[in-house]
Amino acid sequence: MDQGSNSRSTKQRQVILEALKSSPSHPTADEIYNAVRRRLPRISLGTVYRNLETMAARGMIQRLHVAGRQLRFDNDPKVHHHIRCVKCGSLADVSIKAPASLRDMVEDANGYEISEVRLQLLGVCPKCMGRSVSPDS
Amino acid sequence: MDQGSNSRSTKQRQVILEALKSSPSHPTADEIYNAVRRRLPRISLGTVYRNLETMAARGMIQRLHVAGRQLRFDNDPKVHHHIRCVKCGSLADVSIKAPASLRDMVEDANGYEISEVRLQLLGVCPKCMGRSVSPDS
DNA sequence: CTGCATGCAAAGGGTTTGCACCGGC
DNA sequence: GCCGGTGCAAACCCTTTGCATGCAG
Repeated sequence: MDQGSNSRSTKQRQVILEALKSSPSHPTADEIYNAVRRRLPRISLGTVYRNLETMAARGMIQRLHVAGRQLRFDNDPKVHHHIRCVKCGSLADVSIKAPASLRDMVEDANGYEISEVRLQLLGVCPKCMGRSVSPDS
Repeated sequence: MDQGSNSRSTKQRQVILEALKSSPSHPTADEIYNAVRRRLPRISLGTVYRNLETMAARGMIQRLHVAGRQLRFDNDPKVHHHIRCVKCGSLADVSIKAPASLRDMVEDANGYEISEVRLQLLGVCPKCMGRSVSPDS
């Protein structure tokens, strides 16, 4: 979250960050690219990836490796949890936090020095209550 | 977990399954491919992928989408948790189970119908205690 | 024999990268 | 003017797929 140091503030970077911040969900690079293109028609997908990578490295945003092939980006750099709808694939934030006891249990049982506990939930979102599909895990 | 029905038992499938079962970790398709090639030098990577996919669809094994580009495969088809070493990237099983209360908390807070709670832990494994690296999340 | 499985190679999809030009500072 | 950023296109990596042949049942 230091923004400046030795980086420049380009129009592209600003628009990319705005697109990410105004996205309701956790968009893929491609979705961001398409949103940004509405304002900067000549931007390249490579630039989108490079800026997202740069901002993630600076701790301004984070890259999420959830199920599926594509990376997703989150404008909130803090560790928090997500739930994915098995029907529509949408990803949402989960506000609760994992009990601290989990960390201790795992440290004791596995001998690891735990740095992060992430919950990855799967379920059916309110919108999709109805059918019975199951994409991938 | 039904093995038979309308599938054939080929040498390739047997060896692939054995390679997965005897793997200490949760190997990638490529690692399985290389292990299997020691016994079946003419096997193709496509065959490895097809068989892993088939076995996953039958619930004999599972495909894991953990951080990183590559799929990983788990000889245990039951849902369980994993911890990844941020230094060496290895993936290990975690034996504890998530408190049932988590599910309820999330169902109440988000309106989803939760089907699965997966813990995704990050830390430093016993072997790697020492340096300070951090691959990706 | 039948038709699923295999080997090979090409296609696919997402992401990264090399390079010449551009434009913040 | 310097040096990081950009656009473009090609390269990359992993995974999937089309097709002719092989082999289990």
